[in-house]
Amino acid sequence: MSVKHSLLALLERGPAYGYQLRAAFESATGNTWPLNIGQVYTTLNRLERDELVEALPENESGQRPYRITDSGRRQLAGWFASPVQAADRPRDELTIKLALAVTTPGVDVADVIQRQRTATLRLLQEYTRLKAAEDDAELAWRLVLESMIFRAEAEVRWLDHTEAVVARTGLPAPSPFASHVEQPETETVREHR
Amino acid sequence: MSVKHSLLALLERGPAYGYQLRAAFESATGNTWPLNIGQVYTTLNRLERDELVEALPENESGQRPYRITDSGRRQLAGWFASPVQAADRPRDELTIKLALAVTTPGVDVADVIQRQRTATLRLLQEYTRLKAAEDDAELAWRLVLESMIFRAEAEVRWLDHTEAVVARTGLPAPSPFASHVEQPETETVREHR
DNA sequence: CGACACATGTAACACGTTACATGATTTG
DNA sequence: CAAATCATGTAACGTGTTACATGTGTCG
Repeated sequence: MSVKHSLLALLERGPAYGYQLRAAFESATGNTWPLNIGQVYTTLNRLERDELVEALPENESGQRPYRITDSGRRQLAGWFASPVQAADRPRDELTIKLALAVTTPGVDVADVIQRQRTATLRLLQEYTRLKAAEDDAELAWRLVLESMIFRAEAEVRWLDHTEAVVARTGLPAPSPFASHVEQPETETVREHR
Repeated sequence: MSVKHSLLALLERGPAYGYQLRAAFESATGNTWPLNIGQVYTTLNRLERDELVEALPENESGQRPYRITDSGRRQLAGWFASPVQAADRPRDELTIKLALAVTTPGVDVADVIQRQRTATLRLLQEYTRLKAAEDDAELAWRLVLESMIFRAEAEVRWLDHTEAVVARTGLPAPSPFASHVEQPETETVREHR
C-alpha cells in the first residue's frame, strides 16, 4: 500500500515521470529502501486506471510524466489523515521466529536470541555512525534513520527481556498437536525424530 | 517468507494437516495475527513441491496431514540460525508516511503525528490491559504481546522526538523536482495548485 | 567503441488478502 | 432442521522481487 501512496505524495510536488519518482523516493529515504523501477511503472498504470493520476503527453526526450488528479489528492489526504493501524502492519518475522522457537523441539532459543542481538547491534552501530556522519542531511532521510534507530533499540531491549524471561521460566514441554480426532496412540508423533 | 517457515516449525512438532496448522499458528500468536486458511493450503503445496514437506495418506476423517522432510528440517534450522536482516524487513509504512509528509506541500505534519500517537497509545493501552489480564498465558503469546508493546513504545518515542525536531527546525521549503532536462520555465509545476 | 546512466516497459513468480465453492460433522 | 464448526480447496487481485528486453544519450 505504501508505494501507491508514496507516488501520490511525490506527485503532489508536481508532475514527474517514473524514473524521476524512483529517484525522489530513494533520495527521501536515504537510498536505504530501494524502490524497484518496474513496480513504479506498474503502480503508475494502476493509479492511472483508478484515475488517481493522469498521464501527460510524452515530451521531446521520450519521458512520460504523470500528474495527480483531484481524486488522487483526496486519496492522499485520507492517507495522511488516517493513522497506521495494527491490522495494517505486516507480521513481524522476528517476533514469529522467537514465538515459534520456544515451542519447537530442538531449538536453542538462547542462541537464536544471541545471534539476532549481535546482528541488530551491528545494524544499530551502523545507523548511529550514519547519523553522526550525515547530521546535515535532508530532514526526511534523518527521520527515516532515527526511526530505524528507535526500532532497533526497542528490538534489542525486547531480546534482552525475552532472554531473561526464558532463562527464568524455562521452556514449556514441547507438546505435539492435541488432535481432537485420533487420540489412539498417535504413532506419527512418536516415530518422528 | 514467515508463513512458510512457520509451517515448517509447527510440523517439527509432528505431522499435522492444514486446518490444524492454522489453529496452532493463531494460538501461538494469541489470535492477534490471523492466518488465512487458503494461504496455508497453497503454501503447503509449494512446500511439498520443494520437498520440504511430504503429504501423508488421507486418513479416515478426510484429513490430509503433512510431515516435514529432512530437507525441511535443514531449512528450518537455517531459519532459526540466521538473524533477520535489515533487507528482510518490509518498508515501514508510518516511517515513509512521515518522511513524505515533511516534503509534501499542504500537509499538517503536527496533525499527522498527533493522530498517529493517539492511535498507537490506544493500542499500547489495549496491549497492556491484555498483558495484565492474561499473565498466565502461553509463553509464545506472551512474547508476541511484549514484542508489540516494545514496538509501540518505541513508535511513540519516535513520534515525540519527530514532533520536537519538526517544531524546532521547521519544514524545508517544498521544492518541486529538479529535473535535469527541461529547465525552461516548468509551467507544469507553477500551474499546479 | 564500450561502459554506464537514463528511460520505459514486460514476464514470471512469491506472498498475502478476500471471496467463493463444496461437503462432512456437530450442536442447539 | 438450521446454524456453526471442521476441512479442503480455487479464483482473482494487489503487492513486491528478480530478471530480461529495448533504446537513447553521454563520457572516457
